[in-house]
Amino acid sequence: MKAGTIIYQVALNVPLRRLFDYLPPENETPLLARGTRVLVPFGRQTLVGIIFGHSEKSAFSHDQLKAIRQVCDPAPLFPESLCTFIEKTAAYYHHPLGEVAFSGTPSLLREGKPCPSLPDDIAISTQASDIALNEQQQFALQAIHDAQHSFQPFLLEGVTGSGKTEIYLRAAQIASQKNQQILILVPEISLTPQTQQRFIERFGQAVICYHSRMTPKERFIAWLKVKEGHAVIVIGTRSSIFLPFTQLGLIVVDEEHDSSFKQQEGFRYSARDMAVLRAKLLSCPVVLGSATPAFETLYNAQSGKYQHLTLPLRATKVQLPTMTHLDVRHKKLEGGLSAQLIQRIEQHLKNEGQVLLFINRRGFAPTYLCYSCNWMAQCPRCDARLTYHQRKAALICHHCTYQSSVNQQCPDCQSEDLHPVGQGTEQLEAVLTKRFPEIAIARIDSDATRKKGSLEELLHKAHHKEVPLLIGTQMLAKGHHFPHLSLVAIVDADGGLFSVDFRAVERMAQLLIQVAGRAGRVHQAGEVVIQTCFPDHPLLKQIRSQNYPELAQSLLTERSHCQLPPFAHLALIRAHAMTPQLPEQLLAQIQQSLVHLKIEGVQILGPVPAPMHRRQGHYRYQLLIQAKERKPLHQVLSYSTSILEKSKLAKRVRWSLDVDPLEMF
DNA sequence: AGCACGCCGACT
DNA sequence: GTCGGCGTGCTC
Ligand SMILES: [Zn+2]
Ligand SMILES: [Zn+2]
Repeated sequence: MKAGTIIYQVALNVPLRRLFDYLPPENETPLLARGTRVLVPFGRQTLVGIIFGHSEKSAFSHDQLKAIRQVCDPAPLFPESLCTFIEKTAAYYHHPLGEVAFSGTPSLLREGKPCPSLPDDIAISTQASDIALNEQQQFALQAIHDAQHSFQPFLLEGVTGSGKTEIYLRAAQIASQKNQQILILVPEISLTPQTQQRFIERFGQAVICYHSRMTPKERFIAWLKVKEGHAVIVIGTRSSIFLPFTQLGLIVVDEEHDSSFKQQEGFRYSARDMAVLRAKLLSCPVVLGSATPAFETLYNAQSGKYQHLTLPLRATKVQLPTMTHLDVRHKKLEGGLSAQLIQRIEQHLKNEGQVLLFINRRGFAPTYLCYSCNWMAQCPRCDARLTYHQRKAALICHHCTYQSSVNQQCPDCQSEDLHPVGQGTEQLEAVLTKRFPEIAIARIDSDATRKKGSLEELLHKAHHKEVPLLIGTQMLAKGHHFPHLSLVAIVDADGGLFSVDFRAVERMAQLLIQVAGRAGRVHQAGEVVIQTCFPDHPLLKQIRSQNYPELAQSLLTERSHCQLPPFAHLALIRAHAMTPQLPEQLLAQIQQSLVHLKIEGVQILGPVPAPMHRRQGHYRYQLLIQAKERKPLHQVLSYSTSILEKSKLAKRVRWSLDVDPLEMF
C-alpha cells in the first residue's frame, strides 16, 4: 500500500455487518469528513453511502479498491454526534451499521437526491404561559432545569390531566432560550394537528413535525431544518430519534410505555431506549412521561437510574372515575353486551352523556363456525381463524392478505348451519344501531379509518360530542381525550388475563387505566364498567382500585421471581421459511454452537416454533436468549451473527434479531 | 439486499 | 433448443 493514500470507510444500505473501503474520488479533494454522503460503485450497481471513517490502510490491496464516484453534498450531511449515535445503536442491536444509518432518513436522501434549498430561518417566538404551575409541577420542572447539560433520565409519572404537557412546554422553553433544540417523541397515533398546534401557539414557526405520513419532499425539508437548526422544537414519531440534531438539549418521550416506540420489523429498535442512549451521549436530560409507565422504566426509577417525578393531582379539577365490573357468567348476552350494560348505556345517553365502548377486535366476529360439525373458517396460509366481516361480506385473515367469500355451506359436512361466533366492533355497531336507532354512532377502528383524514374527522366529531356513542379498538384508547365522555365500557376484559405472553397483563393494565382516564368530565365523575367472567381475578381487583403503582409493584414482584424482564434481559433470534425444516435446523445449529461456547450467565431456550407457527405461508421458529447481565447477552449475539453471516443454510432462511423483544410473535 | 452465474427440468 | 426456477457466491 502506497503511503499517504487515504482510504474511506463507507456505510451502505445493505444487510452486511461491515463498512466498505474506497479510494478518494478521481478529482482530488480535501479530506472528506465523517458524515459525508457519497455515491460509490458496488458490484454492478451504484449506491449511496455515508463516510464513517478513514484510514491509511485496508485489508484489501490497492487494485481491489474502487474509488468514490461522487461526493453528493458540499458539507457532511450527518453531524458527528449522529454518527456516533448510529454506531452505538448498531452495536446495541447487532444490526448492520449501514441499515441503521439510513433507517430514519428521508427516502430522497437515501436515493442520493440533492438537498432542496430551505426557506429563510424564522426566529423562535416564544409566547409566555399564563398557566400557574402547582407545587409538584414546579418541583418537576426545577429538577429537569437543574439537570440541563448533564445526563439525567427522568420518569415523569402523572395521570391524564395532571399537567405533564405543560411541563414539557416549560422545559422546552428553558432549553430553547439556551439555543438548544428539543425533541418530543410521541406515539404514532397522537401526532395530530392539534398536538402540533399546541406547540406552535407557544413557540411559533420553529416547531416542526416529523412522521411517516409526510410526503418525501416534506420529510427531506424537515430533516434539513433539524440539521441547520431552523427547527428548534421537533415533535415526531419513532424514527425522529435518528434526526440530525446539532444542538439537542432535551428529549421528551411522551406516553413512553406505548408499544409504537418499538419498531416491529426489520431493524427492531426502541426509540424510547435509544432516546436514553442519545441523551447519555450528549449529556442532556431525557424525560419519560406516562400515567402508566412501562415496568422497565419503573424498575429503572426504583433502582435510582432514573429520577422519579410524580404529579399526583389532576391539575384540572376532574374527579377520578368510578370503576365497577359486571359479572357476565351465565348471563344472556346480546352481541356480547349484557342487559345491565345496555341499561347503563341507555341511562348515560338519557342524561346527555357520551359513551365509549372499547373492544379490541375489529370486524363482526373473530370466528365463523359450523354448528353441526364444529368446522371453523381457517386461513390457508396462517395458523389463524378468519374474521367474519359483515359489511365486506368476506372472511378475512388479520395476519396476512388472504380473503375469501363467506361460505354458505360447510365444506366438511355440507350443513348450512354456519354462524359468526364472538364479537367485534362491527357487531357492536350493528347491535347498538338496532337498540338505539335515534343515536348517532361512530365506529373507530382501522377499517373505518382507512382513508386519509377520516380518523381526524371521526375524532373531531367525537371530541365535540356530535356522536354520543363511540365504539373503538386500541386506536381510541390511546389517541385522544374526549371532554364529554361519561361512560367507558370494556366489553371483554378476559383476553389479557390468561395469555401466554408474560407482558399481556402489563399491557392490559396500562390499557384499562388509560381508557379509564378518558372518562370523566369537568363537573361530573365518569364511570367505567368492565364486563368479565372472572370478577374475582386479583388483577381486575387491582385495576378497579386504579392504583397503578401498587398494581405494577405486585406484578414486578412476580417478574422477579421468574427472572423475567426487567430483572433479566432477553433477545430473540427469529427464523422463517416456506418449509419448517430449514429454520428449525438453522436455529438448532446456532443453539448447538452456543452450548459448546459455554458462556457464563446465559440461558439458551429453543429452538421452538413461534406462538403462531405458520404465518403468510412461512413456518416460524425462534431461539430465546436470556441473561441476567447485558455483557454475556452481547457475546452470544455477536457470536450468533458471525455464524449466521457465514452459514449457507442462513441464505435460504429469513432470519432476524430482536434485542429486548416486546412481543414473542 | 441485489445481481449474476450455472445447472437442470419442462415446455413451444 | 431455450426459458425460468433455485442454489450459490460476491459486493470494498
Ligand atoms: Zn360442518
Ligand atoms: Zn393469513
